Amino acid sequence: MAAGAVRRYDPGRRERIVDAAIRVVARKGIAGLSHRSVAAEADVPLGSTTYHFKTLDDLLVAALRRANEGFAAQIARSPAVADPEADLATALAGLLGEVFAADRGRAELEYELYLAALRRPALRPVAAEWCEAMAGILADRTDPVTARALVAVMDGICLQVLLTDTEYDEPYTREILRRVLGAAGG
Amino acid sequence: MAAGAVRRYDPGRRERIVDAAIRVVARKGIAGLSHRSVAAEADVPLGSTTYHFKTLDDLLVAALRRANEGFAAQIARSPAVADPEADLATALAGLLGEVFAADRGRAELEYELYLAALRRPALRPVAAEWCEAMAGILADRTDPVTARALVAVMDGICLQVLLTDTEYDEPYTREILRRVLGAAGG
DNA sequence: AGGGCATGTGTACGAGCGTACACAGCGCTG
DNA sequence: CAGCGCTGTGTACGCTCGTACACATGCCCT
Repeated sequence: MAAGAVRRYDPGRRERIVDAAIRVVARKGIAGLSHRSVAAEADVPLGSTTYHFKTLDDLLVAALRRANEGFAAQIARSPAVADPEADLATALAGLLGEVFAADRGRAELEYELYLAALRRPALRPVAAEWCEAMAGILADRTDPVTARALVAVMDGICLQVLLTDTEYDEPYTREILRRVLGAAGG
Repeated sequence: MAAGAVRRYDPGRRERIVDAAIRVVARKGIAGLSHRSVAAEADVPLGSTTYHFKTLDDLLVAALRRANEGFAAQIARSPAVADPEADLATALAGLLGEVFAADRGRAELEYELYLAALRRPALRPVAAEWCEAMAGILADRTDPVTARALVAVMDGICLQVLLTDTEYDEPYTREILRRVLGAAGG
């Protein structure tokens, strides 16, 4: 073999494989994810993906974690959620509006990874971490029970938008979030 | 071939294939669904499944419809939901409690089919029908906006139970449903 | 009564998959 | 500075998959 083409000591290799996995899932869905498709997308040999991730579940765990980080960063960038003066229902409904307006495909991707936990026990701890992290942020503005409920409501609304191919309705979302918050005195 | 083993003019064939598909999804998930696995489960030849359902999406559409009918029957069997005297939040929270207590696997199955609409456009109309049907039933007790919100909340709560492997919390669910209903004057 | 056509059957093909494994490069440790 | 071991590579095997297709069967319409 031509030794020149050999790329050795690639420190970011593992991360690049995760990035490639996310792109593959975004384009073809989890059903289209395989060691081979990821290898092609990341431009690494097949053996490299199987070396770093023994099973596809391992790869999905890494991908879900990475996707969660991306969304968490978007929340952190939203001052309205953290600002105690701002109306929480408005802030959250607006945040979801941004998500859908900016890149519906990304929302689809992140929910696909998240929902995959339904059938893949390996992903459930990661999904649970995400819920708790989200609820933790919101609990600062209300209380733990209400925070958990807000997460559930946002999940449910997003899901219906994505599953039934309808438009995201921000005023409606704001109204429902307000109801859940309202009785809590938030 | 021995003509005796040939089974011809099997009127329930199509329905039996759908039943078999549901059992396969329940046992192995959608990822384990194939023309071959369904054929084996239904005890029909491979060609029979490809004849009745050209694509797996066709089969999934039929399976989702059937699963929806099953759940709809369970709702119809619940007098508390229809009874205008009963408290709706209590009735719905109790209904979900029954579902999880009776057969968590069935809930998993039905959500897996439902959520598959995220990546399979062919399923989206069926998922949308289901949402509308559910919202339609609940709208009789409240109003269309609240009904849609109740469906979203129940979806979100069920999802978190299934995705994070936690116990279903009926009093919590009742409380949240009450908040969503409360502000609507339901 | 007979032919058309929907239904049912069996087999074969090519593609893609996870997995395994033997070998190559190279830093790190002793 | 020698060799162990982690990282990376290439190839091959056996399996399952969707699809296609040629042929069998018997109801239904004329």
